This record gives sequence, structure tokens and C-alpha cells, in this order.
Amino acid sequence: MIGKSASGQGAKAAPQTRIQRAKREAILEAGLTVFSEAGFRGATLDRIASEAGLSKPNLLYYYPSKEAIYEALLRGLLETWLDPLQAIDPKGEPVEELLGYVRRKLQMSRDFPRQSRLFANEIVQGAPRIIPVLEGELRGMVDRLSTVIEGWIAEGRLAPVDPRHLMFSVWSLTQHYADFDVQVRAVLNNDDPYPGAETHLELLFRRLLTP
Amino acid sequence: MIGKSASGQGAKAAPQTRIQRAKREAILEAGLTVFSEAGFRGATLDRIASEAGLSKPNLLYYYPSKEAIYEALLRGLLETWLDPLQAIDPKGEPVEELLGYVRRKLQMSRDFPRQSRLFANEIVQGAPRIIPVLEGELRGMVDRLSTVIEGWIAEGRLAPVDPRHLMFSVWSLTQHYADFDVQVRAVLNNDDPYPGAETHLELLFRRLLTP
DNA sequence: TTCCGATTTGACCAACCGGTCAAATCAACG
DNA sequence: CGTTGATTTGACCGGTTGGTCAAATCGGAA
Repeated sequence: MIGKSASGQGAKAAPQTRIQRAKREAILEAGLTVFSEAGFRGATLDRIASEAGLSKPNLLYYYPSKEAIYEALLRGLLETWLDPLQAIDPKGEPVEELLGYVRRKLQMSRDFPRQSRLFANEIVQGAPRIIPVLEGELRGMVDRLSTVIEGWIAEGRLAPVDPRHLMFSVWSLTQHYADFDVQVRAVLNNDDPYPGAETHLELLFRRLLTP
Repeated sequence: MIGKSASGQGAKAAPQTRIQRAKREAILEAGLTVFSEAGFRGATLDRIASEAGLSKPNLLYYYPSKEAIYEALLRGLLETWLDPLQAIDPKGEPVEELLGYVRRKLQMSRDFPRQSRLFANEIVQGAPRIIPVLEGELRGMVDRLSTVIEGWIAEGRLAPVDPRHLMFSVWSLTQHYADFDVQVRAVLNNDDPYPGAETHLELLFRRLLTP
């Protein structure tokens, strides 16, 4: 499971030399590639190890199990993922704040597609390891933001929309370009989707949200 | 691979008794459940067999391999999937035609979530078995529809949108409710998402598409 | 009942995979 | 150097999994 724990190191406060950090980093990097391509079950330690330039036992010297690598990745991912949500300013201009959020999310799809796919893989297959986080932190943040949005609507500074379904729309529209990349590129004859996506989503959300 | 072939039975014209058809159907049904939950690699023949009420060798008597079951599912899926697209009438009222498409797609997410997740699993992991179909049939259909939409826009009966990104929007927004069901329900405190989704998507696309 | 092809199954196999272990190698410090 | 702890590795293990096979069972036609 992924629940919370003391953020940094465990209570043991291991030394963590620079080399150790580098190897652990290389393993996470390789794990991200492999897990995002194949899902948890489809990934093999051999492939992760070879991708990271280590032998399998050596890899297991740094992380005690496949699960441990995967959970370390998910934990790191969730922070990055929830961050742009935090950045929405309740005191800002509503339409612009939300458009900024959309833009940031779309950039994440473009710049970190593997993370997006890792997340997608996990959720599509029932999110066995992060349901608690979804029902806890995520729901909390969405609830809070929903209140803000409802306030904006009541003030007439935003068109009336269901705040939660608005969130779903932002997530699905932006992440689609990372998660369904193969399909998108097949339809677009392999052109870069992002310039078009940017202007399309800007238009879509401006139309939806402007009072 | 999935490419095309003589549509119905193979050239051999096997008899296909009613019992055979029923068992093959049961296997596909079980396969759909298991593959959509676990992905190709995560699914096991033992689980599919037990879900279908057969022994593993018995299952392999009807389908020669795991791959064969999976491909049979994908093949059937693609037909159902591309169908609602065909149903768009170039001579109809643009906004209503497209809204109808959205409605049908959302219904499919609600009524056949396993199919949606199977498809999502396949695409997220690189669509190794259906890229040809995506680059062939799907791209063809989207290209044709894009011409229609551009015509509608030129006639001023539809707000100017990029037709292809419009398709992506429809797909992502509707399929999200099936594929990311766990997340959606976590945020909604386990309420039924669909009533809200319907009115939200209706609003969204009406705003986007009305000239 | 007898026969024959279709169906079903228990036993089994080889490949793969996550993980262990003891021995080897390395690197830093006195 | 030599020692000591950290790091690396080849060999190996047990469980799982896709798939095979020969034998058993079934079910309908004669």
C-alpha cells in the first residue's frame, strides 16, 4: 500500500552516499520505463535490471523487491501529479486559473508521458495500491477546489459547471494525449499532436467556462 | 496481428454446433472479464478457464492459445467500437449528430466498461496487436468524418474546431468514465457518475460546437 | 448394444520469473 | 600493504504459467 509515512528517510537514517542515490535513481528511471510500458505484472526484474545496467541480484541489493520499486515510483508520482492542482489560486481570475491548470496538465502529458501511463495502467487495473490515496488526499483536494469553483460560479465569474465533472474533463482530455499516444499518432499520421491539442483545449475550456 | 481476413468462418467452413458456439462464447465472456481486469500478461489461462467453468486443457481445445482468445476479443471489440462512428449522418443537423455520437459513446462506457478497459489496456501498452487497424480503418474513418465536419464548419452550421482533436475529446471524455472508474468513484464518494456525466458532457459539447 | 468421433481431463513439461545465497570483488582507510 | 565493510555476481531454487498428450468419457447413429 502507499499510505503516508515519515516523508524522507526511515527512522534508521541510513547514510545514503552519492553513488547509492545515483544507482537508486537509475533503477527508478528504468523501472518507470518498464512499468509504464508493461504494467506491474508485465514488467520483469531482468528487464528493469538490464535497462538500469545492473545485474538482477544487484538491483535487489538496492530495492528489496519488485513491489518496493513500484511503490517508490507511485509514491513519487502522486506528489508530482497532485501538485498542479495545488497551484490553483482561489483569489485569481477563475477562467485563467483553470486554463492555467489545463495548460500545466497538458505539458505534463507532453514532458512526462511515462508517468502518465504508469498511473493509467494502475488505475485501469483497479488501482489496488492507491485507492486509499484516491479516497483520501485526492478526494479531499477535489472537494476543497469544488467549493472554490462553486463560489466563483455563484459570483457569476464562471459559467455554471459541475466542479467534479470539470476535473474529470481536464484529466481525461489532457492525459489522453500521453496514455493513448499510439492511437492519437495513428490518426494524425504521426504528426506531433501537441500544438493542435494546446489550441483545441484552450478553445474548448474557454468556451465551456466563460460565463 | 488483427488485420482483416474473410469475415465469417475460415475457408474450412467448420460445422459449429450450438454447443460449440455456446462454449466459445462462454470463453470469450470469461476472457473479457479477466483480460480487462489484468491486461494480456496479467491474465492467466487458469483463471479464464475457471471463470468459464472449464478445465484448462478443455479451454485450449476450443481456442488454440491465450493469444487466440485475446485476438478474437479484440477483433470483435473493434467492430462494436467503430460502429457509433459510422452512425453519424452527414446529412443530419451537425450539432445534434455529434451530440448523439457522444451520447452513444457514453452509454457504451456505462454498459460495456470491460470492453473499454480492454481497449485501454491494449493502447496504453503500445497497442502491439492493433496498430495496423488504427492506422488503416480508424484513420480512414476519421479522415472521412473530418471532411464532413469541415464542410459543416464552412457552412457555418458548426463552430470552428479541429475535427481530429474533437474526436479525441469525445473518446477521452466518454471512455474516462469506464477506464478510470475507480478514480471517478473515489472522488464522487461512490455515487453513480453517469447522470452527472451525461448532463455535463451535453453542456460541454453544446457550448463547444454551437456556432 | 456397439461403435466412432467429439469432448474432457489428470498428469506432466519446459520456460520464465521473483527472490536467495555464498562467494568474489572493490574501495577506502589506517 | 592489509583489513574491513560495501558492492557485485553466478549459480540456484521454488512457484507459476502456457501449453501438450494420452487416456478416459460422452453422446448420438446404426
